[in-house]
Amino acid sequence: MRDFKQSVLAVVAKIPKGHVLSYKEIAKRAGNSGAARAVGNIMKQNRNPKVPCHRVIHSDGRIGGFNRGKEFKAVLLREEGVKLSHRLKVLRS
DNA sequence: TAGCTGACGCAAA
DNA sequence: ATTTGCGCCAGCT
Repeated sequence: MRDFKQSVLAVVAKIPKGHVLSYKEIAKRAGNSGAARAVGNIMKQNRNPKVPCHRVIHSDGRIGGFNRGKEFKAVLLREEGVKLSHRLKVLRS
């Protein structure tokens, strides 16, 4: 539970700039490969600046959602080097 | 304590 | 290629 959340936060915090991880990948790293949904929930709840939740996207490479508005997230990613050409599958490692 | 929600993912139509 | 439906898990109320 909380441990999982902690792991997720840690993993997300470890995401290097210019990289994006899918919720599923994060869940996998956190210890629960099938908790992608839960991860999303956690992110939504998360408010920690240390956790670049904007680097978390769908496994499809699309942007998921964001507390602050997906637009902001998209811009952020673009600024970091992740080119979201509208519907581009970036998903890097 | 139990139930609802959801920033997901994948399969099928 | 898209759209629709179902499944799954943890967190929150």
